[in-house]
Amino acid sequence: MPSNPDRRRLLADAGLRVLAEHGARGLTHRAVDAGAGVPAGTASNYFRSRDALLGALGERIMERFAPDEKVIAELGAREPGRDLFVDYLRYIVERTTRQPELTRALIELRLEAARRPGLAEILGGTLRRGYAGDVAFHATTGLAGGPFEIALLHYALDGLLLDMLTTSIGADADPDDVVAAFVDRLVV
Amino acid sequence: MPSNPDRRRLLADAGLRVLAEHGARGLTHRAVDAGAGVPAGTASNYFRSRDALLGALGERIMERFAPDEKVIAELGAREPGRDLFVDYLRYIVERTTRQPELTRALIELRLEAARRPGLAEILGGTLRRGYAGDVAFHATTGLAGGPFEIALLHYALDGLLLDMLTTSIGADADPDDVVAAFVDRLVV
DNA sequence: CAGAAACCACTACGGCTGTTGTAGTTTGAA
DNA sequence: TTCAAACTACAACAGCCGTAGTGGTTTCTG
Repeated sequence: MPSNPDRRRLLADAGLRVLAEHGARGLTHRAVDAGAGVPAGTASNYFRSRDALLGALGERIMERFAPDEKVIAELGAREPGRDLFVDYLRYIVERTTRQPELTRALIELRLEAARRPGLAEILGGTLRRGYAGDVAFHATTGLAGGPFEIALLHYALDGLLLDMLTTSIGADADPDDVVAAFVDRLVV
Repeated sequence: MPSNPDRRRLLADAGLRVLAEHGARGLTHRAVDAGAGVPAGTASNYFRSRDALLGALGERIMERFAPDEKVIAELGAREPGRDLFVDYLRYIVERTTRQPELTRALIELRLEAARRPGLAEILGGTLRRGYAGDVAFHATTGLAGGPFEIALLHYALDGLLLDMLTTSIGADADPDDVVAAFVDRLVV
């Protein structure tokens, strides 16, 4: 089991792409090889089992979702308040919908984790950390609301993303409007 | 391709169970046979291809999600207002979380539909109809809000369900409280 | 520079999958 | 009752899957 980090990352990213594009069913070692443009057998060398492959994707996807430090610094420098919070959430939605395949892969992984304790541990840890981080960030804005309100927002945003990225219920509301409504009504 | 409706339903229900329990990857003709307790090859006789099988699941799942006529009549007889609406939503959440495997299967199908136009048509139709129905029901309650607010609720509830049924973000809020908060803040 | 360790490309295998075909059996109409 | 149509059980095929193993090559270390 080689540990070359560059190749590992390359393979994991290809795996996420495959997972989003062809679903859990299409995620095979050989498909990852093809997607990464490496010789057949390479993914199998790095991730000796399917569990290992999924675990690696679960770890990698959170690195990929990590927000741009520069943007966070920029937002952190602004005046706390409602507008900042809306922009923060819009940044989340924008970042996730700009890479729809990544978000779709995350949903696939969350479903898969419901059946794989090992994956659940990896994914659950980072998801919880993300939620805790949002609670902390929100606290700095001085806005009303606490952990409960952030949870509401999380649920609401995830539902919106699910609708945007999969078969929609067909309400043609502007995502930006939806986000603004969530913030204004759920938190502020 | 036989058309025996009873057997068809039996097989589709088994398929939904398999889909929820083992994911898209585990959904095979033979697994459906085993789950339904019928001889190997039966599912293959009824659904000649994997596409046909998924399409049948997409149609069947909406029948399964159809609300109990009696409950709807009961709710319809009550005084319109906020409490009625909360109870209506709680009924939705209760009905979907009481059969978690069915809801999980729906999420799997929605993901799958993102890649299969045929399935998307089947699933999209019924999802849109469900949304339209909710808009119509809401109109009868005389509460504030319109289609936009119902869309917000739909997104929010789907997100809550996703969290409850897959790897959670770990905010330990009571689902009943969350539902009540969604209604009170998003609509009323 | 020499040797060992890590990495890489490739192969092999048993098992499962989608799909099709084909006999036997039941059902229902004439 | 008769006979065709529908249904059922079963088998077979090629192809892909996870996994493990094996030499050759590169890279690091002393």
